Amino acid sequence: MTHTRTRLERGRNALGPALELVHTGRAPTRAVLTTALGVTRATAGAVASELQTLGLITVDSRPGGATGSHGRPSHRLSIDPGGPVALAAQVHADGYRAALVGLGGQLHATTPACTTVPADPRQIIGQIVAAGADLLRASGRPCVGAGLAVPSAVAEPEGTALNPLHLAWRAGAPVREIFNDCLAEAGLAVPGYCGNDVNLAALAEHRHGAGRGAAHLLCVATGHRGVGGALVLDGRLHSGSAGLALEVGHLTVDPAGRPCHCGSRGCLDVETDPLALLDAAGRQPGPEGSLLDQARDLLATEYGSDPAVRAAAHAVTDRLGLGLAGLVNILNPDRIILGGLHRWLLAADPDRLRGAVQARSLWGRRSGTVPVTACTLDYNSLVGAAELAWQPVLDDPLAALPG
Amino acid sequence: MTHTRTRLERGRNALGPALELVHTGRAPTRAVLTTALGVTRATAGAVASELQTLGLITVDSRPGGATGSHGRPSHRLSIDPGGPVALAAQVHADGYRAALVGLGGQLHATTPACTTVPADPRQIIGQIVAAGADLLRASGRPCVGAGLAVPSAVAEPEGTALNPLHLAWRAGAPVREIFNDCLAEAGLAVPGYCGNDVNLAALAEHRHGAGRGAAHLLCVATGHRGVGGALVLDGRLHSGSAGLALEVGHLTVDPAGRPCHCGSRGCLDVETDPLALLDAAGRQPGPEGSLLDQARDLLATEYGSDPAVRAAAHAVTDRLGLGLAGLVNILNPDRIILGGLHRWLLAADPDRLRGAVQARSLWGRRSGTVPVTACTLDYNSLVGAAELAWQPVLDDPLAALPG
DNA sequence: GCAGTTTGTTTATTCGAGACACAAAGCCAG
DNA sequence: CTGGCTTTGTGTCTCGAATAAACAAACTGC
Repeated sequence: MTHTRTRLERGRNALGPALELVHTGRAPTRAVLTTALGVTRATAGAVASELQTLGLITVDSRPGGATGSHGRPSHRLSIDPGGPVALAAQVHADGYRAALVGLGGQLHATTPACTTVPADPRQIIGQIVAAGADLLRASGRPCVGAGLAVPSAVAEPEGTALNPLHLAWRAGAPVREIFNDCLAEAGLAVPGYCGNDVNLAALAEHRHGAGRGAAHLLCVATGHRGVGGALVLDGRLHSGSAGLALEVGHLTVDPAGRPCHCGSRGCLDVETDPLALLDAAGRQPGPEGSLLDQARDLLATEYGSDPAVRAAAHAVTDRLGLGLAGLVNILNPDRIILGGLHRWLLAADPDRLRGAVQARSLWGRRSGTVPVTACTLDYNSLVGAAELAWQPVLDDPLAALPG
Repeated sequence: MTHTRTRLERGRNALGPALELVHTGRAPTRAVLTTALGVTRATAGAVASELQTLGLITVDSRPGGATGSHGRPSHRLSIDPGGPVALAAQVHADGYRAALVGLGGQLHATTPACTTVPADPRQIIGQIVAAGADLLRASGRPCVGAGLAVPSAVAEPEGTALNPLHLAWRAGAPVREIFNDCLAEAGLAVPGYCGNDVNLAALAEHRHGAGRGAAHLLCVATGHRGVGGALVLDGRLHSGSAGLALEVGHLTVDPAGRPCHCGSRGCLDVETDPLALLDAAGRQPGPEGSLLDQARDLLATEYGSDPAVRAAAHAVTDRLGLGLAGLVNILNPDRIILGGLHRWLLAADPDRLRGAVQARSLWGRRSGTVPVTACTLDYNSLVGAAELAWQPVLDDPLAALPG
């Protein structure tokens, strides 16, 4: 009895890492997959064909065209454009949105942004899931799971939203449980995961955006109010022992600053969010648009012309730099990505912000400076929510998919 | 030709994890090794006998005596008391010491503490290594490697000491290179590793002391001056992208506090170290003993009797609590261990410090409090330095040992 | 057209671990 | 003290993921 093994039974253990490489765009061909995985060509070939039969990737049979180098041209590995998707959802202070996200972080379909926000979490999450279920039905694709991004710390392992301040939800709302209930009610038999929006944005940026390749990625962003942080260590979200890490909003950045609800004063939260910029520039928040949009517009239109706006931006930038330097001293990241208002402050005066970070971090001068850049991904929280749903597939494709 | 495999060729991949379990005292018998590794009894047995032939552990042939439970009694796995050792060394502000440390963090021999500190790093490290080589010769044991703990941040991958302030070394001294040179000159053909003393203390406490079982262990300690921090994540030291993480000394804990050399004021460094306590109590540092010893003695003898000392301790304790709360908000550890003066402040008034941490950390009340305890290991930096040397053996015993 | 280079596939082999049967060594009930 | 019951330890067969090595394919450049 000979042991002729079919191709499908080989390379099982390398399947997850291989899919992750394709997913993050680091394995365009079988040849680089071979070196990236550190396996033989035989194994890489088996893995690729297995992923193909699972319907996750495609292999160009046409040779790759002008390779520019010697040797047999390699066939291109791409994400199967007709493959399964993850259902991604996001709630924020003034609206929500659902989308379908394929491997590689590609948005396949999104609902229009909705701007009504019911106060009851079960109601709003039910609406999002219903909208997502419509998208799924319309697409006709299989769904691997669902992820939800919320503007709150999410405690693990309970899956509860601890500070959904701007949603008028009660603190401690069991969002993951609610999300899964709603998925079940909508007839979607897929697991649902929840996470903090900034955490998920950082994860998405690490895999598909400005954070690619960073081993210790720090992400700091404002929403409409307050400041959130996230850390991605070696490709995995670091959210502490209970999901509550990177609560960076209460670092002191101005000892004589505004009082903060935490009991201290001059916290990053109240000194560098959109309201802080408007306030420093002597503007009252208007009724039109979110605070973030108002602050962004102020920077875009009057930073060059109004000295008061310029001075306010500089003051807020300096405080942000001080806060980032404090985080650098504690976390020693190799890259920092900014989102929300902070990315516009960086754009307004990159040298000032980078200089402030470098000057106030202990090893800023001695040991090279940390790159500080803006996030680059549209809908990064949505894409990050999808990453949560994709994660089991990335960890073990055979176990996670029915095939 | 039959394929009868000898025992030694099986269980190779589980060898490292198994040794780590025995090393950290979590695998007293083959039976628990089986469940802890998640392998079959056959594999666990093969692994144990392999570790035995490597000379790392011993297996009691006598049955285990009164087991208290049903079934065949299991044989005891212990660390071979005659096995190899690691050479551990520590330099601090007023002295140095060398020791031999076996698996399990057991000190087999130490040199007496030396209190002369040459200003030249090459000279002092040479003296330590020479002393260690004497210990090794006297013991007649094989040596797996050498580790050195220094009171400075150690930049990776260069292995340079960035702020050896209290040693009068120049900043950026290439300590790992010097250490390895000295090892070679002493005829010790083993690799040398260097690390920050608080980092190494945290590692040792995690594996053999008060940090056992913690998944996210935060360690904060004073030496004679300043404050150091360390984080052990899932059993591995987290020292950031360049070894410079957990530089916690410049968190602001008193906006109106003492000026600090970093340019700010009221930093943890200058507000909670031994000098800060002496100062707050209105005492001048005396000529006898280190600052740490003086501050400790002050607490031990006059905390109960002198209201000024008590008030000073409370003030410093409150600031420490504020600093720890800041770290809790960023790192969300599941345990905090204190060393140096901080452990004596904790001992003086545990409730006050724990209450301060809880009150000022964002999720302190809502999501359970973080346990704050004192370190429990003597010579934890030395033991931690040895852990560095043992690490390759723990990762892959067969590759790291000549056998 | 041929040498050289890189990519992909086929076949046989290696080797770590699991399944299973069995043996050993204790407790306990009668 | 003898025979169940339970748990621990060992030997044998088998499985399966990956490697090695040989071969085939497809391109560049002379």
